Amino acid sequence: MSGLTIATWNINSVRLRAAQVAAFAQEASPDVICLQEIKCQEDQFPYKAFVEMGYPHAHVTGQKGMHGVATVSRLPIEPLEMQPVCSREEARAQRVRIEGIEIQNYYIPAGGDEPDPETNPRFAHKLDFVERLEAYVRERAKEEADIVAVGDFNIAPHENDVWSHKQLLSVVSHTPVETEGLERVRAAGDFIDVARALHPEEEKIFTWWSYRNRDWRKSNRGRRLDHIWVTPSLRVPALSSGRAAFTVWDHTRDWEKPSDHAPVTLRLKV
Amino acid sequence: MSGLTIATWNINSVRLRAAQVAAFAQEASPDVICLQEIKCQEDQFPYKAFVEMGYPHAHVTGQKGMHGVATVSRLPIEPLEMQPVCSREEARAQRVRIEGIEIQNYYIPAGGDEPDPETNPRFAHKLDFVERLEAYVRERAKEEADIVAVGDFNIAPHENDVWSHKQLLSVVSHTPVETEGLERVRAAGDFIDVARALHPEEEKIFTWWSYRNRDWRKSNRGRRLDHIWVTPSLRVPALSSGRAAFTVWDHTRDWEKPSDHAPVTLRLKV
DNA sequence: GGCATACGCG
DNA sequence: CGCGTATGCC
Repeated sequence: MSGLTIATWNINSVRLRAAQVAAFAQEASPDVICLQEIKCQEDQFPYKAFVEMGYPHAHVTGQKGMHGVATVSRLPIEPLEMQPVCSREEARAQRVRIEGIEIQNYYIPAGGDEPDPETNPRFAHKLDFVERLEAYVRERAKEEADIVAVGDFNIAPHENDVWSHKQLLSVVSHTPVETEGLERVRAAGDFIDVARALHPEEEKIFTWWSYRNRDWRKSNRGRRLDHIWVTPSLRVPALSSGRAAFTVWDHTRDWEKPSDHAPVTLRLKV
Repeated sequence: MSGLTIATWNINSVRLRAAQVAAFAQEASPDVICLQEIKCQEDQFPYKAFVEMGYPHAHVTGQKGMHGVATVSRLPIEPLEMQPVCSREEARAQRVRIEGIEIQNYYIPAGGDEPDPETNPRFAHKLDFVERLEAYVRERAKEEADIVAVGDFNIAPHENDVWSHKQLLSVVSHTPVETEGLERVRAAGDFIDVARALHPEEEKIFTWWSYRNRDWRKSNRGRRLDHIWVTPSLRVPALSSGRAAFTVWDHTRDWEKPSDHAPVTLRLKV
């Protein structure tokens, strides 16, 4: 086969937006879709809708009402055990193997409002999650597996991953303690941040725009919270076809009742 | 002019269904629409939508979240004082004058589950409302005004106003204490029940179907809860054109996210 | 701003 | 079943 396209999308309720996933799948034609914030239990997942749109294989890690991740695929999925990266019992991480490639799907905690782990337990939880993830990634790096790690990381690591670096330095998602923590995770696995490997640091790239900005495109106060990382072993398949390999499908943000996140895709040449 | 068409519709949230009212108005072309269960305060009423669909005149009696009645009109409205028919401070009744005809718009309490005023305060409130309405109607009858009284009365008075007379005799909306009370109201004003003046007692007529029956038309477990009454002075304008004067627009129940009530119209020849 | 939850009500 | 209400979370 000529390629494998992997999408990641924080869908903010998969039951409400299965039809939007179908519309996106129709145009982007991903082989694998990693979803975050499915906001349902396994038995509430709209499997039928995914079968109908061409994704008969699914691995769903859900819980009641909040969080939840799922990976759906055209090709058979081998579900893999996930280490307890999350200290709370929350459905935030899963991994599968498809066509010999390991795909890790993460929904890192948002972290609440105040960027102070002493006063804000959610921020403490976020930092803890990132630290555990670093340890996990470091341990796994010994295997030298082909890994694509994707998801809503809820951290915008670089200056041009937010609409205003200065104004967001003390805003959760872009504080130094978060961006440095995420960089340690990346370095622990020697991961390539595909978006930044293909686009210069000076170029603004966003994948999320708050619901609270009513003209999201005009004000463009976005952040790059959704990421696709690959292990060095996948450098050539991921990067050799150039910028066309990586796409943020931001027009979905104009749809009726959209998710606040846009889907992101990587075309792997394999 | 050749006629005045008056509609009544329990809309079950006017903010959610302003577009459905527009679609109904387009086909039924009523001059006046009396709404019940608007479920909003006056300042939340979608006046603009009604102006755009040709009803620039409105009299809104609302409250937060529940109940609420409104009358909208193509022709100028003269709001009239409403006596305190409701012992609680609930937005359940209003009256207006349009083209010299008084229009009374009622939302009689539903009455809860148990048809026992001793144990169920909502049923007691319903009976109290009906009793007060009887007194009001009797008092007003002396004036011999031209009155059209409409609304969701939450009572199905006759055997063929419910899908099963026997099975509903002890179900709130069709118990003898309710149907007899409503009959006393009607008699107090010498009102003509237009639906039954035009259709024989043997014919089933329904205006409401529970949301809980998923195939409402097939099971057809309806009730006639919505009524149009006229004073004897309006007998000829109301009845002389025959059955075409009165319509239950039950196809609205097939629309997406419908109200559980269908709109009902009376064409007055004036 | 929008999506879950649970509740009261019809 | 499907409206409102409220609260939590992102």
